[in-house]
Amino acid sequence: MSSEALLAKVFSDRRRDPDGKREAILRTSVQLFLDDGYARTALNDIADKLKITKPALYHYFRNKEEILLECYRWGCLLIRESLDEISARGGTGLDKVSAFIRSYTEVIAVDFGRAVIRLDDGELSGEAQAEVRSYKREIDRRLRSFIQEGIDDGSIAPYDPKLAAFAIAGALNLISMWYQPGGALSAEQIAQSYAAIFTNGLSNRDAQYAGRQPGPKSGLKLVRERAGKGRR
Amino acid sequence: MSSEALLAKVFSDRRRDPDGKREAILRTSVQLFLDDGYARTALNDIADKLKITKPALYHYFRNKEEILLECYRWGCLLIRESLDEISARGGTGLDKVSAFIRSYTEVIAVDFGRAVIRLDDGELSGEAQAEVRSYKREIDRRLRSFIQEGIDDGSIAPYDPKLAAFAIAGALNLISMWYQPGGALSAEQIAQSYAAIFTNGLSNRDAQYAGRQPGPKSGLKLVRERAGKGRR
Amino acid sequence: MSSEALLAKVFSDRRRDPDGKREAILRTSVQLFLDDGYARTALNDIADKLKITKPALYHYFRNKEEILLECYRWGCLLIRESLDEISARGGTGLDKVSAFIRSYTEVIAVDFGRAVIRLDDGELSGEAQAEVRSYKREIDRRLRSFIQEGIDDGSIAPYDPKLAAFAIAGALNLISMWYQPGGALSAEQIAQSYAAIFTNGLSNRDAQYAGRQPGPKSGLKLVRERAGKGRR
Amino acid sequence: MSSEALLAKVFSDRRRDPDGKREAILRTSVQLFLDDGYARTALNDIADKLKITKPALYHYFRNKEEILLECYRWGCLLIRESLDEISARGGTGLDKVSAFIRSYTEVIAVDFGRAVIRLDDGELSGEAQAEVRSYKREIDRRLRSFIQEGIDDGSIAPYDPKLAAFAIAGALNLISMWYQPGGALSAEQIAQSYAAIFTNGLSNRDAQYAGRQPGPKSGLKLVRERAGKGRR
DNA sequence: CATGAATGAGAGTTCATTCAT
DNA sequence: TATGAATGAACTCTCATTCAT
Repeated sequence: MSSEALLAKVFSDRRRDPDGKREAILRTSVQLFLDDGYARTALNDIADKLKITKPALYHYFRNKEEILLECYRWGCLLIRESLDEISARGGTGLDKVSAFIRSYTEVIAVDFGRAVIRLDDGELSGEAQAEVRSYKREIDRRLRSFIQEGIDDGSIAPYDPKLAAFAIAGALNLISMWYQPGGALSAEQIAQSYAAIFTNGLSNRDAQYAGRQPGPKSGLKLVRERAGKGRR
Repeated sequence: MSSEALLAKVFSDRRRDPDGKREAILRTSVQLFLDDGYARTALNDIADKLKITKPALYHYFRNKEEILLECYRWGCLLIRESLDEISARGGTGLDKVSAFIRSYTEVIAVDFGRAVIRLDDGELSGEAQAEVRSYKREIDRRLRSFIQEGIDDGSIAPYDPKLAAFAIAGALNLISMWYQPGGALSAEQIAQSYAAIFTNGLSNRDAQYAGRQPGPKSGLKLVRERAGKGRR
Repeated sequence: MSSEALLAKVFSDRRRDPDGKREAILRTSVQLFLDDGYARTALNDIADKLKITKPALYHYFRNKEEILLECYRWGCLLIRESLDEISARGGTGLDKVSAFIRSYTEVIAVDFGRAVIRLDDGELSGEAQAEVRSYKREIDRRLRSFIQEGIDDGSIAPYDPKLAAFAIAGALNLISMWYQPGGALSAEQIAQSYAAIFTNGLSNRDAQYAGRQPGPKSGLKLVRERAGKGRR
Repeated sequence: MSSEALLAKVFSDRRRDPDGKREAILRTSVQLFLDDGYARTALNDIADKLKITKPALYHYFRNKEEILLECYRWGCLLIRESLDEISARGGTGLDKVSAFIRSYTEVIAVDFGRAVIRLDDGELSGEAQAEVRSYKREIDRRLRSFIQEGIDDGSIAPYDPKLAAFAIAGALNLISMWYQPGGALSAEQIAQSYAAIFTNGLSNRDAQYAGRQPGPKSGLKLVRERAGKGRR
C-alpha cells in the first residue's frame, strides 16, 4: 500500500467508526503514550481510562503496536497537510521555512503531532517502523527542499540543506518536550520567536549597523518584508 | 578485535581491574540503551555481550536503574566539563554560544553524551530522576546565561533567552538521533555549520547588502571578527 | 475425591463462581503455608495444586503477601467470633477462660485458625504486619480481660493477667503445632483436659484434702460447679 | 552417631576453634535468625555483622543449614543439661515440673535456647531435621516422665501426661516470643508465676476455703511446702 | 459485541554456593 | 587461609494476547 493510501486509511476507518470509539481509543492512547511512554503504558491503563475492558481494544486494533502506528499515521497526516498547504501558498524558500516553523508549532500543539516527534519509533518493529520512518523521511525531505528553494532563489544563505533542516527540526522537536497546551507561551509566540532566530540568527547585526534593537517578536515580519523587497 | 570483544576481554581475568569491568559494563550498556532503548534492553543482553552472566552485573551495580543513572552521570559530567571550559575561556556571549555548539557536538560524539540527550529519563524513578533532571536544568541554565551575557554585551540580539536556548539545544539534540561516529559528517563539520546557522541565521543577508555569498563554514569566523569589532 | 481435587475442580469452569475460586486459592495456600512455611511455598506450588497457572493467581490477589494476609484475616475473624460469643454468653471470668480454651481448640482445628498462630507474621511487611499484629493484640487483650474479670469476681486467683494469658495462649498455641484434624485426640478432648489443667492446676490437691482423684475430663465441670457455688 | 555424641561434638569443636571464630559465627547467626528468621537472614548479613566475607563462613560450616543445626545443637545441649540437673536433684514429680519450668525460663534467656523453640525446624531438611526433632522429642519425653512420676507419687493429679506436658511446654514457648533479656520481667519472676499457675491452677480455691488471697508470687513456695508436707 | 478469565513468555532480582587467586 | 568474583537456580511479578462464554 502506498504512503498516501495508508494515510487515507485514517479517514476511511473513521467512516467505519461512526461511534468514534476507535478514535477515542487513539486519543486516550496517545495521551498516555506521551505522558508515560509507550512501553510503560499498559493496555489496561488505556482500557481503564476509557472504562472498557482490555479485550475490547482488540476489536478495534489488532494489537498494541497498531494503536501506536495509527497514532503515528494521524500525526504524520497532520504534518503532511501543513506541508501541502505551505507548498501551495508559494513564496520564497525562506517564506516557506518560516511558514514551516509556524505550522510545526501548531502541529505540536496537537497530541498526535507531538507523538510523531516524541515517541520512540524503535518500539515499532519491522514493517511498521519502516512505514513511520518513510513518513519522517518525507517530512525531512520536504523541509530540505524548502531550504534548497531558498538557496536557489537567493533568500537563504547557502548552508548544507541537510544540516539546516536538522537544526530547524531539532529546535522544533525540543518544543514538543516541554510544550503544554495552555502554558505560558502560545504556539504562535513560539513560532514567531523561532522564525526570527532562524532567519536573522542570534548575532546582533542590526545593532552594529544601525543601533536598532528589534524585538525578537518583530523578527519574522521584518524578514518577510526584506525578503519581499529582495525579490522585486 | 571488535569493540564488543574488547569490552568482554576485561572480564576474562577473574581478579584484575574491577573498575575496568564496571566501566566495560557501562560502555556496553550505554551502547545497547542507545540502540534498543533502555526498556527493551534486558540485563541478559548486556551480560551476553560481555560474556558474563546476569547476576554478575549485580556485583557492580545495585540494579538496572543504577546502570542507567551512571550512564547519565558520566554524560552529564562531560557536558559540565565543557561548560566549565567555555566559561573559563571568556569572550562575548556570542563567542560562548558558538563554543557551546562546538563542544556539544563533541559531547554527542561520545556514547555517554548522546545518552543524556536521547534516553528517556522517565525510566528513572523518584530520586534518580530528580538528580538527572537537576543536571539537565543546570545545563540549560548555563546556556541561557551565555545568551543573556551576549544580549547584555550586545553581541546577541535581544531574543527571549529561554526560547533561544531551546532552539539551540533542540537543534543539537536532533544530531544525537542520527549522528554516528565515523559517519559522513564529522562532529567538527557539524559544529561549524550549526554555529554559522545560529549566529548568522538562514536569511541571506550578505547577498542583500553586499552581493557576497559566504560559505557556511566561514560563518563562525566571520561572526567572531565582527563581534570583536563591535566591542572596540 | 481428594480434598485437593475438590479444590481444583472449581477452576474447571471458566466463568462460574469467582468467589469460590478465591476461596479455593486461600484454602490451598493456607494448607501449603502450614505444611511448608510461607517462604518455602512458591506461587507455583499453589497454582500447580489447583491445576492453574501462576499468573492466574494474580486475578484474585495482588501479590503473594495478600494471600497470606487474607489467610490471617480469615483466621482472626474466626477467633474474634469465638470471643464475641463467649462475651455474650456471660458467666464468671473463670467460665469465660474455660470457654476460651474450648473454642480456641476448635479454632485451631481449622486451617485458617492454625495459620494465625503458626505462621510467622514477620513475613508480612509494613502495613499488613501492623494489621495482623493489631488483631493479635486484640485477642490477647480480650483474654486478659476475661482473666481480670475472674480476678475481680473472685473466680480466679490474683495472678498477673498478662502472664496468665500468655500461659494459656502458649499452651494452646503448641497444640497448633501437632494437632492434626482426625488425629488421636479430638479438639473437644484437648479442650477438656486443658480447661482442667488450667483451672485446677497440676497439684493433686483433691488427694490431699479428700483422697478423691477426679479424672481430668471432669475437671472443667467440677470447676464450674464450684465457681457457681462460690458466687451464691 | 548417637544423640549424645553429636551434642558432645559442640565441645570438641570448641577445642578445635581456639580463636572462637566458629562460636562467634554461631552467636551472631542465632541473633539474626531470632530477629529476622532463618530464611530472611542472608549469609551476607551474618558475614557483614562479623566483618568477614561470605566465603569465610564456609571455612567453618559446610553450608547455611549446618549453622542452623549447630545453633539447635547448642540450645538442645543447654536444655538437656538442665534436665539432667533436675533429674539428679530428686524430689517429687511436681517438684521436678516446677524445677523444669524455672530452668526453662533460664534457658530461654539464652539465644541458643530461644532458638530451639522459636526457629522453624522445617527449614532443615532430611537428616538434620530428624536429628533436631529427636532432641525435641527427648525433651518432651523427659518432661512427661516428670509428670508421670508426679502422678505415681501422688503429687500431680492424674492428667494425661502428654497433654499436660504440651500445656507446660507451650506456655513456656510463648515466653520465647516476647521475652527480651533485660525486659520488664526477669526470667526468675516469670518462672515463679508460671510455676504457681501450673501447680495451683487459676481457680481461686484458697478464697473458697479460707478467704485468703495468696499473691501469685508466693504460689510456688506454697506448693513446695504443701508438696513437702504431702510426702511426709 | 463484549468480557472475565487464563496463559506463556519474559522481566529483574536474590542468594547459597563455588571458583580461582 | 581468606577473598573478590561469578554463577545457576529459583523467585515474584508483569503484560500482551487469546480463549470461552
